[in-house]
Amino acid sequence: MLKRLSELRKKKNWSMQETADRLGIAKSTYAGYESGYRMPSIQALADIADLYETTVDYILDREVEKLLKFELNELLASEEHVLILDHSPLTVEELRDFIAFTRVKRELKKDL
Amino acid sequence: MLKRLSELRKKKNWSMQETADRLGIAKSTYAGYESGYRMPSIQALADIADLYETTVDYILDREVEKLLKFELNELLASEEHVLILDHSPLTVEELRDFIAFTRVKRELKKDL
DNA sequence: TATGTTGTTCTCGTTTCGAGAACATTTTTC
DNA sequence: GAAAAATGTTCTCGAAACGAGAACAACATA
Repeated sequence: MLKRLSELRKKKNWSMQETADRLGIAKSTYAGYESGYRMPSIQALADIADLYETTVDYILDREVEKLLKFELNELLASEEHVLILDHSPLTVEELRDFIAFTRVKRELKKDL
Repeated sequence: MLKRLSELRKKKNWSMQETADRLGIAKSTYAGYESGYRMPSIQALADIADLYETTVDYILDREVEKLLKFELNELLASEEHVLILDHSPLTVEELRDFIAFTRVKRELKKDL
């Protein structure tokens, strides 16, 4: 049951018809999603997330916070630029330096 | 086509059979997802995300920059321990030091 | 060699999706 | 205030797709 849809649509001030038109589906189809009468296909679900400028996980009302924990080592390995500082992505080098930097600091703290 | 599934499963070192068992579905069903022969139901998709400890958006290979990119400044403000190093969450202090550290380094690099 | 595991693809029965139609309400227009 | 249009809801029906099982080749294991 996709209870987020109604609030997302109202935030845009759209009728079901208008939403359906933008998605290229019948209004009864879209109404079915909001009422819980039907579930969209995965493609339709992705289209809806795009239209509402949100994530699929949000529409599905899934908890993602606990999933958003990043082990810096893994981050380094993945080579994806997930961390940003002052609007500029962190380079692998910067991240590597930071890891070394912090490890040393932690070691030093141990001896206090 | 859910190309992320294969890599997620291999990261766990599971066979398709094992994954299917954990999901409570037939292995042919799961194999269908990986091969692109079938798409899972939305419920099955959510179950898979839970099993792999990831997000639905990641499995769908959707751009979720807003979600998966972190500006370190904002991270500092939120005071949530999102970053982890060597199984130990990064303290606010460590993060603050790193930001200063990296800014200085970037400044120095500018003058080369 | 024989046995078990792994991954792939087909068929079949069932589920369920998506559209259209019909309807009651509400809103707009004249 | 009446007519017309828009809105949201729910039903039916045909088509599409799902999920399981079976059968298979490729590979590993005992």
